[in-house]
Amino acid sequence: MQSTTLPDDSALRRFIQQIARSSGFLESVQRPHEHAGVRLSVSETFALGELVEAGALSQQELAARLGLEKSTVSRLAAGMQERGWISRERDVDDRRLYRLQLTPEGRDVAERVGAELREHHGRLLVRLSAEERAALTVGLGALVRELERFHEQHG
Amino acid sequence: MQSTTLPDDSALRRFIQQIARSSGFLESVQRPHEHAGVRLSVSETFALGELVEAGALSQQELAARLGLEKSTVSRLAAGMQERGWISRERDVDDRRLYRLQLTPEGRDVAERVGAELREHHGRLLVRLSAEERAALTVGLGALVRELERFHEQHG
DNA sequence: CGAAACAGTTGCAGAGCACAACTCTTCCTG
DNA sequence: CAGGAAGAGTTGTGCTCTGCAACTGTTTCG
Repeated sequence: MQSTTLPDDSALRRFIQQIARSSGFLESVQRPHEHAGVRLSVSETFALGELVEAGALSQQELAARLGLEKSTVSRLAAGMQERGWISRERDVDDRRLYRLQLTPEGRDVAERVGAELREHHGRLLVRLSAEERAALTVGLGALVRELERFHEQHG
Repeated sequence: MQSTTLPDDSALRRFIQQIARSSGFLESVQRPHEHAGVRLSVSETFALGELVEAGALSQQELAARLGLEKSTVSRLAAGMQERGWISRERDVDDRRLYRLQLTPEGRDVAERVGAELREHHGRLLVRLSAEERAALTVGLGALVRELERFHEQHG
């Protein structure tokens, strides 16, 4: 029973629960959601973020980043191409894989959706005291660092 | 453009993305997940938590807490009763509504699932420094406080 | 040159959800 | 106090997102 030596996670648990509850996470995963005047699914939202960050990705790489199966990503990418958000060109050096890239329109959508999320989060953060915000930055930063390390090792 | 006056949310955004990605959130929302030897959906996990916290709830109240439609919760509750996790008795004073309550077995499942989550979170938290953990507690605590206030007002 | 490995596609089936129309109970109003 | 509105819950239906398995086409390696 090593659990007795582990730190208290009540704040983290409550936060995850609140996040999932608020902004209708359980609902919005299933139903496409409206963001910045654009209808998109949660996976599409994350995919836009990954492509902004990475520039160009294969479908396998995108699948790994999203934690989804390659067939799911295949359909996801097809849909995003259909809407004109990404270009899908075969890699010149290895024609098995695609190079997924945001089109100018996709970049625009990603930017607007990102702005709306920033706005949404900002409205929440602004209600915290300066000390609380500073603590949040430190604490969440550390948590993200460890999550990324964990993800690196196990995925 | 009030967004320029809003605080930076990059840590929060990255965290939400990591949380959703890691532990296969996008996947696990659709596919039932194994926790503590029990197969349950994300909604069932949250429902157990709500019932532990609240004691007894009507389906409408549970629906509000989970952010789900009443018909969805109707089926959700039916399934949990089927598995012997909750009792569903009509309220004596108002026979329109149910009183959903955990059975001893449901309480046991909730406890085991909760313990596994604590364990899981603890393994992550233990990698942070004491200062980072303290900061996380302060920051997340404040965020949960505001999320609950927000939820109170708008839902 | 043939087999194994890899990226992506498609057929399929299942889970989870919302919406709308329904029943039953309670409350309110004239 | 009767009738209709309001509220809780149920059921039928359809959609979206997803994984799995079997497939094609490309590359790599023995």
